[in-house]
Amino acid sequence: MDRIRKVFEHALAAHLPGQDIVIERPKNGSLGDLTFPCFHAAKASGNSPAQVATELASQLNLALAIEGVKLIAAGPYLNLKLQPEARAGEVLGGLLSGKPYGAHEKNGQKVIVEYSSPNIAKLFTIGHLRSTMIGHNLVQVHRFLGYDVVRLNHLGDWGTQFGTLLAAYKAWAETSNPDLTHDFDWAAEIPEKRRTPLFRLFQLYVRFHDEEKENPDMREDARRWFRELEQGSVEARRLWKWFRDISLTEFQRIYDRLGVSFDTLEQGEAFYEPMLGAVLQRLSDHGLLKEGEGGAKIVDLSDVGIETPMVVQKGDGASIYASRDLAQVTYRKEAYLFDRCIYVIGGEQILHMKQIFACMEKLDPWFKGRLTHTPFGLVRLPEGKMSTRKGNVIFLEDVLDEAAERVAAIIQEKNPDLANQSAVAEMLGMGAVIFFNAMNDRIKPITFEWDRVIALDGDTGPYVQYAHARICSVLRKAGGAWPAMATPGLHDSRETAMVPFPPCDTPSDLKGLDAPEAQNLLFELAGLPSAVRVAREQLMATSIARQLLAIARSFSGFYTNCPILAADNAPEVREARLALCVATARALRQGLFLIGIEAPEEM
RNA sequence: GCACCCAUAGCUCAGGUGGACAGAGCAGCGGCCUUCUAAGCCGCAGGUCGUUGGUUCGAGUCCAACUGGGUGCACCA
Repeated sequence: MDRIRKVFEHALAAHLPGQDIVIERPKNGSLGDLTFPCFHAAKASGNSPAQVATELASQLNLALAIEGVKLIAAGPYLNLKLQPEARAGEVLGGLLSGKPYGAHEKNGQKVIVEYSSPNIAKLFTIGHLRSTMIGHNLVQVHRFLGYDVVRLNHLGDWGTQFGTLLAAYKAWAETSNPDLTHDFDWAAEIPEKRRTPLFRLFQLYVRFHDEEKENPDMREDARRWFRELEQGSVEARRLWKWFRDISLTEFQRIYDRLGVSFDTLEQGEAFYEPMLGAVLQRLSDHGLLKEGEGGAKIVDLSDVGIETPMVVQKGDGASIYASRDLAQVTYRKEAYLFDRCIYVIGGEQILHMKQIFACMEKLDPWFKGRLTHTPFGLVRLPEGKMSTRKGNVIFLEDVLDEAAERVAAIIQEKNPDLANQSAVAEMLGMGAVIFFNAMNDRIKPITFEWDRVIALDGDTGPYVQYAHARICSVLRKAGGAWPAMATPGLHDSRETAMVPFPPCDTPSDLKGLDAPEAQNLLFELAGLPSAVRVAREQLMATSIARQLLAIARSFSGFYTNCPILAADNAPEVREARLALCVATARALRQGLFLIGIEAPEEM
């Protein structure tokens, strides 16, 4: 369809010199495949939009000269409409060729995506799902569209919070539970699967904050430990590394379930610690470093409209996250020479990111336009904000477990003979959770409710996965080479974002796809590439998720109204419909893959 | 107090650069398993797009004010 779009665009440009040609996709496939709204052209010519549309239709129909394509003036719109068989040929050709549908050639641009970035010694909550999956979606979409992508996880493995952990460990665990392998008194009611060293570390952290309220002096203890850490105390460093290892082991388990990975985990906050001196020196050299209240070092950004000064060093001389972020941006330019660096970080840090970006642009104009903060809305509970410290949180792993368990129960009920039940349950459970995240505008806050996040029918991941499984079932029954046509070969798809399918001939006779349900499905399939482009522009996968729903929904219509394997089907009808099934399965699998979801062949 | 974000059907949400009658799902009601998986399909019902102005040939979409909710505002990240 991109080919036709280009021809259409050139023809319009030739007739409307000097005008911006904006070709859109009609909301409804029955109107046409592409449309040119004539409002602007009408303004330029002084005629009414409807008149312009009519004139263009008569003039361009000859010029286009593509078989099966008609231009129809519909009021102020000039609609390009393919005849059913031409539409089928066009869409199937694109999906069956074996080239990734809608993918772009390498464009030589390098994009860094920073995402997930959990804090060490805390458990993943449902909130972490947002950054992790939005980032992963951006990684996949950018790769698909030809960018080189660097995947970074800015681990929160430094800072005062580490002082807190060290102080708490020293106070309550070092003598009684030095290796964090057995329960504390106050943890007796914790479920078995939770009794990990990381959870015990987390409990120490929570306890510290509880007791700190009674004893404000403890705060000083934590600060002192962080200073020790920064000054290279062997003891503090040893514990730091151990806490970090404990955390990464558990994070990895979650990343594996979500299908997310990174190019390195070595560039967390601590990584930049040795560079902090140079950063402060540079700020000072540029005359940006000022003395703030209580001996703190600050950068004043009021001249660029940011009234809150940025603290880059604390009054006690210890570092702070702002300086680590400045070091991080500086380092990334040197190490990667990126075209764009995207930060998937919650909306509550908008001010902080603005400060960092503004400061870096002052230091080096090279950064102008290259730094992007991609904020997202908080996950809240119906009763209010989640707080790790207060303990009213939803742990991500509980959500993932619950999702898989609910699916398993449904499999027991609906398809008890299914093979690989636990694997399929996992695939669908993750599909539900991940799709829910992708489906909604990232900027809007989410109120967490179990039944919505892990819903399994309606507009959900499993609905899309179900459409895919049904297609595979039909292809299996068709036999021959059909099932293989919808099955990707061996591939390390995580590194490419492309799902490789074998090339497949488009049947020569496509009359079997004349039915409106088949045509509607073709129209939705044609919409996938632009949905991927929109996803990149908007920096979220919402458009892809919605398009997959539209494809799955129209497939269901096709499936119920157009028998594929019926005995009385003419061979060419059967052939054409099977080809459409293959094309749909490929589009669904590729699209789901961009969102980070796997497509089951049976469920 | 100041700044930023959000407000669309009973509920949860879609509505790329303003444009064809505002679309889904859930919940509700009514149909459909002797044909390829009913995690599905079809139908009904449900909306003065928070309010009031403004820009425009045209506003859910842009601007202003207001209302309600969220977030942030120097030594946490």
